[in-house]
Amino acid sequence: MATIGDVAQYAGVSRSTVSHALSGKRPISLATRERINEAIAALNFTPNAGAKALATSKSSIMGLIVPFTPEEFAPATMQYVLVVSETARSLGYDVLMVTEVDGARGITRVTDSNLVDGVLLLDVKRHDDRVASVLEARQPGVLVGFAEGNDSLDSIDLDFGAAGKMLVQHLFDNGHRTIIFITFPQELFAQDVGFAWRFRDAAVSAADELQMSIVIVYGDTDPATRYKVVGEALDLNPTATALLVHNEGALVDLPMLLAERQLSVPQDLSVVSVFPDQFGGMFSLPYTAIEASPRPVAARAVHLLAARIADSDRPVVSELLEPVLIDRGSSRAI
Amino acid sequence: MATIGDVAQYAGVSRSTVSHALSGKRPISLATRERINEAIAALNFTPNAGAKALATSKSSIMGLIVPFTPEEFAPATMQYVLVVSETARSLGYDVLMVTEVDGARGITRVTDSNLVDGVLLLDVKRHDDRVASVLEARQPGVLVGFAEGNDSLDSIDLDFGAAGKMLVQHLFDNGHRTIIFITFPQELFAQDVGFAWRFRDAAVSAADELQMSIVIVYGDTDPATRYKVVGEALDLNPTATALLVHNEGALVDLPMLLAERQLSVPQDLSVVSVFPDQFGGMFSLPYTAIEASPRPVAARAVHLLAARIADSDRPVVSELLEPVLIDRGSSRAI
DNA sequence: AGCTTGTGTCAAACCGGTTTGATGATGGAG
DNA sequence: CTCCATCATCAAACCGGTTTGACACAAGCT
Repeated sequence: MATIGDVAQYAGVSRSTVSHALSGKRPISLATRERINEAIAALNFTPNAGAKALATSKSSIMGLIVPFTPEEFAPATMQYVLVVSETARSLGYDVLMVTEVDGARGITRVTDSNLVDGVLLLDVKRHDDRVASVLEARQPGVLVGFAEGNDSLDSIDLDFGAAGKMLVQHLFDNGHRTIIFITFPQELFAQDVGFAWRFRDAAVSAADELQMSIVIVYGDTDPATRYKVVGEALDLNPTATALLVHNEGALVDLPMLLAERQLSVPQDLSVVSVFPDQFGGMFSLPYTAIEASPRPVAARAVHLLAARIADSDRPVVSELLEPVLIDRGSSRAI
Repeated sequence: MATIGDVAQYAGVSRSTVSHALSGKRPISLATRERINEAIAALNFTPNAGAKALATSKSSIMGLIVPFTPEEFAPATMQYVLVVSETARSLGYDVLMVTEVDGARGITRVTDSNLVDGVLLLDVKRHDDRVASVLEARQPGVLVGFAEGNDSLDSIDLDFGAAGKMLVQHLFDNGHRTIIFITFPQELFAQDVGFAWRFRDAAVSAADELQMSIVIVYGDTDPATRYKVVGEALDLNPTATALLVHNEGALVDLPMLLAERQLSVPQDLSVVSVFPDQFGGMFSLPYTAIEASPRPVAARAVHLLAARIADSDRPVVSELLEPVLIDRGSSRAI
């Protein structure tokens, strides 16, 4: 492989001149620049990543810390990963997947060795030991999700609190007063998964404020049990006029569950939920929902990290992305 | 951050001695080794990845080339990614995601710069321009899937041909003579997606050999259309006694489609398919199926790549993983 | 005793970039 | 007509590891 020295020799200049031509950090005459470009093309020169990283202490790699949560819904995670990668590339970064079970150790590993310029933490929990690892590292980190007590790391997420409130309000506005709220398994709450808490608490308190009756149903990690649990909730609460679903698995079960009970949406029952349009498309889920696309969150997170890498002194931000309701007509006024 | 020089100084030895102690490439006295270890612990030393990569021309990073196929089913891809990452770690490698739309260029980018020690290509198509990129690169590559005419790169995949044949045979053995075969959209075939071709061709020719009647139904990328197409196939072929489904999306639709027609499995209709157990669990799909878990394929691919990186002269392998049928009782003898 | 072999260590070169200080040439301001 | 700033370039040092050749010393063999 051609090195910068080969290019310099071919072009008849010194190595530093080539470097300056490449980086633009010092003026280079047009003639020289052209000779250098010819040499680069002729020798098919590409800078060695390791050498560059060593010299600059920058690898142009972001570490993506994917949490090890078997319950996690794979399609959504994959979307995050893809958008992160795509956005990172557009900013000149590559993405290294860090998937070890012990996320905190994974962070230490890639930061101590200077493998990455910064880390992006997916699915941050309310108490998350990965945050401490980031704070100890020399490189910056950005959180997707919010850790309690953190005020020194940039954070971002969809505003699940506002989402919960908005959906409840939407049902209220349509005249619903008794609703069933299907959320994630208790395990997820026990694991401090932030978006589950934020959505649930906001939905419940909104319902309380509006004096609506709300039945909370926790899904189950086992799909068969989940199916049964949700079905029972439907049977036990015949007076409920609407369903608020925050659980992708239950959502996929829903058409079947409703068909079994000869319930049609929205004539017999209104349904509102939270899921990405793309996901709804994949499974034919024609429900009014908060658009929970990973795209804006992931893209913004990458931009925040890039900005933080470029300037460690910029003010810390904590952003809640405003939820957007897509009305697909599955909630009927009564 | 501490460098190897700091460690050497702290331990009162030369840098090369520390390096040798770390790599074990030269004998070091016990006393010295202990002093070095103390120094490493005291200074919290971690070798600089860039420096190591520069010195050794090895980054300990594998590039994972994820194809840009919007039709692709996200859960399966995520499983691949996770298993690849996990397996790579167990062999001392990290994984860099390469997701650019132009996969071939992505490969050139990460190999020319010596950013990766090798690449893993997911979902290789029968004619795949990424293969040429790998052949031009200095680093080795392993294909998941088979490219036509390739005999110099290690390849591996589940044996979809055998899978198709096995399922048809299974139905035949249970007495079925008229079956409906639901496969992927025509687009996927047009795009040369290997596993779709291999499964279809094997299934069809097995059916022909066994003198079974087989109706081929191509799914659609639009889920609503797919739903309709599959439903029509059911209505138009009332004499079919079994369904062979090779299409995850259609599979998820199936419970609903059958419920609408009051068909129960396996009393009224037998169903066999191909999907990972884990996926079936996620959506309650109690169908007899070829286990299509990404795990063995992905893990083996990573091992092959590691072996190839270690020894570029080892014989090229082309492995078809034997399919395993999991009988969940959804195919009834008639 | 002399020679070989093996053990343990060090100094120096090298990997391929970037960065800095120095230097000569050119041109505009005073 | 100086003087100084800017332009363009080069040599050398540096980033933090690994690798190689050399050397000192001890043990084993004849």
